[in-house]
Amino acid sequence: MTDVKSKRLLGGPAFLTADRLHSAAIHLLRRLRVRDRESGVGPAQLSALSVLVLGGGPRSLGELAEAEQVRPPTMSRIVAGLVRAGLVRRGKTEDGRRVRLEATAKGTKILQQGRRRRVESLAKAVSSFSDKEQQQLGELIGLLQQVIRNL
Amino acid sequence: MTDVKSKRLLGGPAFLTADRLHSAAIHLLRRLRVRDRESGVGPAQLSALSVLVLGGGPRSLGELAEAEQVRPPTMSRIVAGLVRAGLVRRGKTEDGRRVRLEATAKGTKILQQGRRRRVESLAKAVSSFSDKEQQQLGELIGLLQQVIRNL
DNA sequence: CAATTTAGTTAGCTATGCTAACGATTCTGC
DNA sequence: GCAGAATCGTTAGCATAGCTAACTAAATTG
Repeated sequence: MTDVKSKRLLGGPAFLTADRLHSAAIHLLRRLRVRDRESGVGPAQLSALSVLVLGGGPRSLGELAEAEQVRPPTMSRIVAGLVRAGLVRRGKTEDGRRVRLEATAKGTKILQQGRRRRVESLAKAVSSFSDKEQQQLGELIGLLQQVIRNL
Repeated sequence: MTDVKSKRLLGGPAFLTADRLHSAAIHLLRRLRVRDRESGVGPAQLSALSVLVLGGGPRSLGELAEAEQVRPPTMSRIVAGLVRAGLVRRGKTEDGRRVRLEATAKGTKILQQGRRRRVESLAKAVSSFSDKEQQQLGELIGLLQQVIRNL
């Protein structure tokens, strides 16, 4: 029943839209990535830190690994780097196996500065749009977020 | 400490829009990235290969490095991996310093398969939308492409 | 209380980013 | 035409970031 539909996906409008979206996302981030180097913190560390700072409080290592779609050993090393740099603090939990990871004041500051730098370039590009276009863009980002939830 | 007046960008609507967009792009690609592992080719190699296959023909190493926003030594090694895997061929040019990099038939095939896999997941998510929403999404991508050109 | 399950770490491999330093080739000034 | 400068790419060496396999420590279960 869905055979026809799934075959038609390949060259159909949804596929073309997806391809354009995919390409746009790649090019967008490739441009912004450059500004991250100014922070002196690697991309994976910065991304993990952002979960701790913006994602609503402390997490365990496993939760962090899942949020970042990375295996536990990888996250273990990323966190080790963050702790060494004084950006994250380890704490104990009731469950002796788990660790409680929390951003330090320094970590929070560094992340927000980096995030500001990144988004600044993008905001400049966006602010050259008319108010109407900006509003439209805002509404359509909601749509994008919906797409992502469906992934 | 902060002169808010000089840059109204900071807390303004354009900044918030940019932040949401930034976040959405990150999450979108993080999900799609998973499917790239099936190709057995690393992300940087895959991305460089895509320039050769989709970007309109052969390039020099320096051009490829610039397209990928990477330093020449990095691209040199990425290309070495692609050549070793039989996905890219080196050729000579009139200028004896430059190399001519071209995707092989195998490289073209692998890239297109990978791209299809990537975009397929996204297309499925998109195709669950109504026609109207899909049209809106198309408009968003147009705006997005404009933003990227302004970066 | 022994066996299993779960959380995190360690070890070791590959890939990807950088800078510095080096050849090889081409271009330039005289 | 040839010496010096500029350009292109590579090599070497370092750090980060991804993986699997194998390990330790703690909690849960039977």
